[in-house]
Amino acid sequence: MTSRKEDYSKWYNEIVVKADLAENSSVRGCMVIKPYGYAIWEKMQAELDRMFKSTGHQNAYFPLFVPKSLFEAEEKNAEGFAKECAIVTHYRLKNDKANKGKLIVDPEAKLEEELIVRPTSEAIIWNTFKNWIQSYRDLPILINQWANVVRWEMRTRLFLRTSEFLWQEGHTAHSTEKEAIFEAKQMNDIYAEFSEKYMAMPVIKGNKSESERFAGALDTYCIEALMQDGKALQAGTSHYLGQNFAKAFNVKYANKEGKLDYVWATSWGVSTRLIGALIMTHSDDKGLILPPKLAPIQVVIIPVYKGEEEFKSVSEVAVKIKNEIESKGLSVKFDDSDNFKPGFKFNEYELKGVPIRIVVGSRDLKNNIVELSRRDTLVKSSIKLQEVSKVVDETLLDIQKCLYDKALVFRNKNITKVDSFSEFQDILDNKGGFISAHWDGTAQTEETIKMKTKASIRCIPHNNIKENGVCVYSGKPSFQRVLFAKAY
RNA sequence: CGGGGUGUAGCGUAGCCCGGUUAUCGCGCCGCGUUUGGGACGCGGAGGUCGCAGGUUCGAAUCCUGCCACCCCGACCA
Repeated sequence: MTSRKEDYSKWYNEIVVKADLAENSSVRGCMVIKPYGYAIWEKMQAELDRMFKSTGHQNAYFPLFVPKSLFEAEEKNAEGFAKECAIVTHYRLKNDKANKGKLIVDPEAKLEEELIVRPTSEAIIWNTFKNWIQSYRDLPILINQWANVVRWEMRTRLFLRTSEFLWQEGHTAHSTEKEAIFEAKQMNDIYAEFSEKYMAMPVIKGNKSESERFAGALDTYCIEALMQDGKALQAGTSHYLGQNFAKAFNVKYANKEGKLDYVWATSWGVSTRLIGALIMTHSDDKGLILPPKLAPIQVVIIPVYKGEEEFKSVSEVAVKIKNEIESKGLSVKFDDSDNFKPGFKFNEYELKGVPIRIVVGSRDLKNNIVELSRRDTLVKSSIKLQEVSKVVDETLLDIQKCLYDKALVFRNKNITKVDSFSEFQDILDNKGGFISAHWDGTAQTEETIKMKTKASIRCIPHNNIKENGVCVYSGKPSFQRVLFAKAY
């Protein structure tokens, strides 16, 4: 992967396009997620949804439009998103008399109150929660919604930063502070587990610094991943919102003693950005590499034959293998299309990141074997027919593990401890990755470092060792290291 | 919004500086045939408001003016 390091942006786009995942839409900064890309998202959704439900959450759906008055209720939240909102001001068009065949906005149809297209749903949801909560018996409320949101970013990029994106957002209400903090941490842990177990992407769990915190939150937990070019990517966040939204929307509950108190809140989300993370964590110059647990096609079978006769006998075996593997719950594609030669298909499925390819050919069938090759290492091996199913199982498990291990080694190699600012700049320019350094805890130092180096504090890791030191920039005392990096 | 770049067939492009037959080539697409163990080949065919609007000219993809879109780099961000 080092070969494309300088060219990472192009490399990324090339893979997205060639692997047929997504394309730019005609709407500014939005993307069309193509079927293969969406299939990956569906796999992610299925696993996340299962994890949410197993921790007691339920799915629901709230409106796309947020009346401006609701949106501005929580001041910090509103301020944080104000600069990137799409706003609906009218509800009707009419014919343009001066320009036949064209339409103009009907000035008569101006909305009394503007509607904000949700950049996030805290406001509209808390306005609804207000009506759902009276007593401690109504709590906790544990809601998740799968939705689209719009953030009018200046610069966009497929999957990583599109004007509109798909995500899930969890919103919960609790009767105690302790319970809310537990929930926020729990969900961050679930994101970490999902990243590592399913995406085979190691992440660092931590807290955001105050200035990187979600607008309106008291604390933001996050998972940070490292991409192959040495830049960090925030893969998911979970926020402890305290009573901020409850106060803004006047959501009170009666406790056992009959006393009224504001409820405690969390919100948490991951988005289609995870697809971008998946691409940038594992792919190589031949294309996508998908972890078996998220691959829409886990095994592809490609026939090799000469003439009708051979095609028949080869197909028969291929279908048998397909049925056998499929019966174990794996997704298998037998590509018997005759418009491409095998070589083309090999490249096609490598590009798409299919973990295992099985070649069923007349030559090998004489010896009762097939060729199995794995996408991650590109290693081919001959497998006896009766062992195919077993080997596929083992190989898929091994690929999942190898991908994680490889990414973990890379990630760990790219966390550098640094104790002086010149070293800080040197590592950033020449090595990249995470920099573990002491910081005096002030927003001012954080800001200055960001301005001088473009590196921001990615997180204050949860598993931090407490150690005394001095801030890498200001020289003031510090009791722990934090992680800096250039980020997407 | 600042700085740079690009718009020619579904995709990628040549031509533009120095205006002049029917706008180049590759991929893809359609038809027929031969092929099939790492991106097949032959023959035939279809496909174009040269980003848009003006202007200069006998004549504009080419020169001039304005506009629009997209990409890259900054400020913003999951």
